[in-house]
Amino acid sequence: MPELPEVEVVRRGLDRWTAGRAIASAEVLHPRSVRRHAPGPADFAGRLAGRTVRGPRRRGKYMWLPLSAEQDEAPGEALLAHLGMSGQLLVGEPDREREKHLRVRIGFADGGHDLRFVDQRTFGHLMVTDLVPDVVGGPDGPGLVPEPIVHIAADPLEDAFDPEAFFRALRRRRTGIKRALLDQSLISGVGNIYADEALWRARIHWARPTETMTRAEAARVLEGAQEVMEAALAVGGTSFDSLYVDVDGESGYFERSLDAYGQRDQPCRRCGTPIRRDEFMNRSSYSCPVCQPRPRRGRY
DNA sequence: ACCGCAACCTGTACGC
DNA sequence: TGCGTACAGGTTGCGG
Repeated sequence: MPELPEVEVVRRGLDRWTAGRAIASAEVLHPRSVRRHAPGPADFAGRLAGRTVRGPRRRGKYMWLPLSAEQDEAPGEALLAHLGMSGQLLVGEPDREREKHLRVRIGFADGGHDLRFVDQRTFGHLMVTDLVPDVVGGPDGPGLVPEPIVHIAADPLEDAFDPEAFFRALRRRRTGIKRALLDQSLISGVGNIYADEALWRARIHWARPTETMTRAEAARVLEGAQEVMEAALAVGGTSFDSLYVDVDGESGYFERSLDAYGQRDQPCRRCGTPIRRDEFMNRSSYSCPVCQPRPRRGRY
């Protein structure tokens, strides 16, 4: 379940079930799921055994579990996770049946609920990596982030997010607004669903050139993204099917509240015009032809 | 340096 | 029933 609200739902579940517990062992059942862990699956498992899991953190669509220090090493390491298109982190009784797409299993020393990474399409991944000072910083100073995600921008729901910096970066770009929203080095956490929803709320077409965006329009898009992601988070995220579930396997309810994404031919909730689906980067883009008029010179 | 596209996977839905 | 095609919530790496 892969955009910011869905990842945050999972992060909260991990906080409840795994924080403070000691890992007994990790088992990698599919090497592709740890392909970004350069030293390989055996090293991945070896680094986890015996470590205690601290409170989980998140930036955009990435989340990580800081690990207790091995010796005096500072600032330490973390288990980093990205769910990709179909990844799930599930918590449950250790002796329950193995899921068909179980990729990594992590057992705890207390013998209680285990943590499983299940991923049908294997676009997601796990890795153990160093924590480094955050380049973004925030009100509490620079925090620590996993080294592989230092290039990921702050997400619009975190304190470190700087709307003015986002606007300046937007104006420097030469692309369409939706491409920019999906670029995780500009703004993180937004994917295909919430990009369409944010643009519908802001009444801006997806092909609008970034260099012509006004400060007020950029603010509308940002507010749209913040509001729609907060609303989705409040009801457990968006789940079209059982692939997108929280750590207990439960689906979210935001699908019912989508105004644009997946609403082809449905009447726009503002003006009644049927929602249009366009091809976009080998994917889809949904918009209202009246509320979100196409710009004269759009940028794909 | 930036932009756009192909590639990486498995599964489901649908038309014929 | 079977086969082919289209599509699915993401990111990286490469060519231009």
